[in-house]
Amino acid sequence: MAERTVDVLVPVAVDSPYSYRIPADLALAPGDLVAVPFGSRRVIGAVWPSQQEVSAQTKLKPVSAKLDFPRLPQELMRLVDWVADYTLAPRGMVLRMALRFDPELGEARARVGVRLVGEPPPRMTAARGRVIALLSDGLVRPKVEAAKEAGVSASVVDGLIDEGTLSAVELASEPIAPPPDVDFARPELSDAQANAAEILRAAVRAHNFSVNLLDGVTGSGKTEVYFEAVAEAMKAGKQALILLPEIALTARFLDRFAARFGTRPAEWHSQISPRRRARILEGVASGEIAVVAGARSALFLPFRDLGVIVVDEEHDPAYKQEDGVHYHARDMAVVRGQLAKVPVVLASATPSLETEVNARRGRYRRLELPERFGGSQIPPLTTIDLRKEGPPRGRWIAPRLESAIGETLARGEQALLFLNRRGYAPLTLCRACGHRMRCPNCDAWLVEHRHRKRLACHHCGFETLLPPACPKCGTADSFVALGPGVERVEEEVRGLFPQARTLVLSSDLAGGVERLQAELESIAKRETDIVIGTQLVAKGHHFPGLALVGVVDSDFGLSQGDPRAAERTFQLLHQVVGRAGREAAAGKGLLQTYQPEHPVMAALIAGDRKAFYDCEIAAREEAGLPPFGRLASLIVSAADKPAAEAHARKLAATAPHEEGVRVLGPAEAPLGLIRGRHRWRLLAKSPRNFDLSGYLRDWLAQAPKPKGSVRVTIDVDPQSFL
DNA sequence: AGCACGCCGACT
DNA sequence: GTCGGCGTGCTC
Repeated sequence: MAERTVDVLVPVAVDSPYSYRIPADLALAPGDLVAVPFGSRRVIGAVWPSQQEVSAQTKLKPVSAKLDFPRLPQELMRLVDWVADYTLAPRGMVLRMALRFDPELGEARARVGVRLVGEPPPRMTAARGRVIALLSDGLVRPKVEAAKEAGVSASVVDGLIDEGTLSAVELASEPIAPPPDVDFARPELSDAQANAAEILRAAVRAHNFSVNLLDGVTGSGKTEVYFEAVAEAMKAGKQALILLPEIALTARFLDRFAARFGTRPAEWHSQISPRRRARILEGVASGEIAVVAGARSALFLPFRDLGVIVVDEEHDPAYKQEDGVHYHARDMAVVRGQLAKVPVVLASATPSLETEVNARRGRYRRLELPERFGGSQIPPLTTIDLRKEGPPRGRWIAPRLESAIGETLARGEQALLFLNRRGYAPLTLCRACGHRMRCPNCDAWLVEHRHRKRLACHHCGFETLLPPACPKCGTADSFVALGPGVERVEEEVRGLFPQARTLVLSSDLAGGVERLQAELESIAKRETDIVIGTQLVAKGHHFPGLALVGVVDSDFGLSQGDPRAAERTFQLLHQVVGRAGREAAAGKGLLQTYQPEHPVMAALIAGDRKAFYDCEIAAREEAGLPPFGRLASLIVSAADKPAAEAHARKLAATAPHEEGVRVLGPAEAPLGLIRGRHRWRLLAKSPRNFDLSGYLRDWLAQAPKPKGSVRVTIDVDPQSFL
């Protein structure tokens, strides 16, 4: 009699399941989680539906144990297969996104904390010294936090525990999400909201796949509407998933949810502690947790009985994962909706072009929320033509924007200046010889951060002190800062309005998420007069006293050869100016631009969203760009440039010929060097209804294998063209 | 992704 | 002479 075997997919970078022998006393079915020996270690894997009848292997290792964990739903396993096939990522790496937890730390084990108890070890190192210094106050800290704060890996801390210098103690566990109450605070909905909510409720009850675009400006009450879909799912005993683009900004969302349902939903993103992750995963799989709000990775949670998926701000670029598995969470949410046979709700004031086209074709149902809830309006916008009425040299605020700020302050209202550039100045050069300060690891200028007195690379994290003399010609004190960053605009604002209270908000704000929350609070409480911020300020904040939004350079991002530049700029600026006048009586927006006639500016000024989409859709169709054609990018990177280029050329030469498919390149990537790796790019372009993933798979299968440091990264449906 | 095996610099 | 740095290669 043949051995009983199962195929197990392990969460490592392999593409196919491996076969294992089933011990006599074990019963296994697809979806069961098992521990299996894998090389020299033991890993958690999932029993996968069998691909082949008989394994060719003769000596199979046995499954070690079956885990006490609810079986993965078939729908999730099909999603993993689907995403792996589509993105060309190793299947195991996709599974990894669903199983990123440590089941060994089950119910029984608590989090581990460390405390200083003994003498320093005989073998001292700098890393050990930092840990000891940190813990010298005698307080208990969670192990991971101690390691992070001291800037060392956890193994250094483990080493000190082994030496007896530190002792490990158990920490109390955090509480898990209590069930939301669908009747906690029933909202009062406008007619338009009520109509949309009823359509969504019916879609949830139908238990069928559909995609619904909830289309309405900021403040039109989209959240209240999709909450009704979530409530309907819960009433039917089903679960809901709400995807949010940015984890740093979820706090306000969780509170809104709590105001409607009496409690916060379970929160899921990469910064949730391992212990809590394990518990949420278990709660989601058992059905105990009804609602999860989370970042894109929440899409791979093993919901027992999903009833609806919501993708809030569906146009947000943060939904695209750009490292590891390159997937777009919005698109994969639609796939999961299809596999799970549940409705998907996409919410946005400025839908992605893909979604807009699908809505126009009738593939997605559009639910429009026309008015601003509470009657307030998108503020009136005007442009400031920088060619005609720009600021004096070396300054960034035009006279007309300056006087508008003055008037706003005189009325006791707040102003927001938006500039999507962190730091003080994007370029530093030597006055004497013209030398530009560049990153040693990347094709990028070093950005001056005057607050931190550093030059920093925004691509690899390289930082250095501003040198006292030019490294090229040796002239002392010869540097000039070129171009504006938020810090520099703040300096200008302080000069113009010395009495005003200013605040800079950008993602590199010292103090992290908590500090950010505190600063946002202080703005809402009117403790700040003028906010200068990067795109961080565009997202999901409510500033009641904000009456003026000034965009310092509206053209930012329009000049590069990025096919999505116009769409991005439109969405971002729309979102930014939407911050003004939500409650203040007379909000307004001023856009400083060199291209006031550009379709993006024209549509914003005219308040004519449709005109922008018409124009952009026509341009994409003409060029055969998404969603009217398909793209995939292949990035070939290597430690040395000739190796990257040579392999890229070999790839191009072996591209299969296929009707309608064009392979462009290779060309050096726009950012030819990142983190010390040289990058060459190929672009595959195909018609809309073409299996581009299959084409790429065939291509790579017969192309020469990369050798040495050469890596090939595939990105199907790339969003970024750098 | 891990982790092992494997080949070249600063310490007992 | 060893400990240990991280470069390739395999994992049923």
